[in-house]
Amino acid sequence: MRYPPAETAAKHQKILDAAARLFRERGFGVSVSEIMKATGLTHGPFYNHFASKEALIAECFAHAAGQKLVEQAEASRTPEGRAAWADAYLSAEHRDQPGDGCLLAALAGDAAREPAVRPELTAYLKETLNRGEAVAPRDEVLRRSAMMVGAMILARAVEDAELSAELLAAARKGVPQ
Amino acid sequence: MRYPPAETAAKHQKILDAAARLFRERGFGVSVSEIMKATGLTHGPFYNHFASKEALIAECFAHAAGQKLVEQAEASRTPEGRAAWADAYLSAEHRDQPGDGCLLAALAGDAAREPAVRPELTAYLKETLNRGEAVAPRDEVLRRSAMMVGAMILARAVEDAELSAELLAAARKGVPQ
DNA sequence: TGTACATCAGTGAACGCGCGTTCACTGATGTAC
DNA sequence: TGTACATCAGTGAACGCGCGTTCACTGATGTAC
Repeated sequence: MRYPPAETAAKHQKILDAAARLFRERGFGVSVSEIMKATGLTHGPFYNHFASKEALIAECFAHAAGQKLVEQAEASRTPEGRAAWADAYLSAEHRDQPGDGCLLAALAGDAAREPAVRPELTAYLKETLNRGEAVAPRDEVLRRSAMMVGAMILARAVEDAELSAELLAAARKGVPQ
Repeated sequence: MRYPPAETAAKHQKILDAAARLFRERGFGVSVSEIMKATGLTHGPFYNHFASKEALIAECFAHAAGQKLVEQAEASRTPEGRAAWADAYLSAEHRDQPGDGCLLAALAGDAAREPAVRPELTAYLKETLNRGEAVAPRDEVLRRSAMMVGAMILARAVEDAELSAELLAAARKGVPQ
């Protein structure tokens, strides 16, 4: 059945959104069927929208990275905005809801083994680092970024709630803003 | 065919070693067949040694963690040893050979989605942090650990060789030892 | 010490399952006249 | 403006494949007498 072009484009976006959420929640192992089910479709028409699962992974990362860069731009205008952004990043909410959280904390571990996503991830990290250089020396920005991403990954991996909170709190103290 | 008990125990260790290397190199998705092939056996007898793949994941992480803790104990005796350990951790060699490298940098990203490994990972991180407290305040140890793990994960994820080296170098400057 | 038998770590075929991907078909939408 | 037809995003069954796991069988080792 043929659909109006606007509807088709909207479905394309819905697939990207669903994939971006599910990949962050459960990694790139999430099946095409599951992603399509989350958009309310069967798995068949996936290949009307994307050449392969690999192509989806790349496009979906770029899609989510674009959204994140807009959020970052808005947050980084004032010192208060930057402090609030660091608070939110190192919060229990962010830890417990990876689905709409940081792409690096959720997927950098998988990225080394998933070639499709590496160029997009690299570009995204570079833009994030460039933005940071407006308020701190580059070396400091590199260390803070690594610390924040590392703290979130460890806080999610660890089973001990106290240690998890301690990791986030310690990292927060390491970001002066 | 029945084998001498010593040989059976040796094969058990070989499976654990092969799994620890392959999991770090390519994640928990590595198949049982592939692990057994790496030990020179067919996949059948895997279940003579382990109840399930999940059980292997848990036992193999604990096995590798034990080895790492011995390495850490030896390295952390002197200031020179600690500096050399930080150099080695944040080296290109470590980045490019995850197979016998840090368990956290290689597997913490997957751990949030792999329940079997979380208790072992938590115990390993706690012991590593405790050791660090001998030479620095706990908050500082938490931050440095997060930074080192995060820097290695990002250095492995990124496609740009220069940025990858820059991440490791910046992190190294953040560890004063 | 020698013999008969139980043990059990191997082999390798087979299982059910879910994966990514393909394809014949459907039918409302957009287009040509 | 009305009709005939091409388009193409859907449906859902089917494909080949590799996965984790099982199992009947093998035969050297360890044990009982």
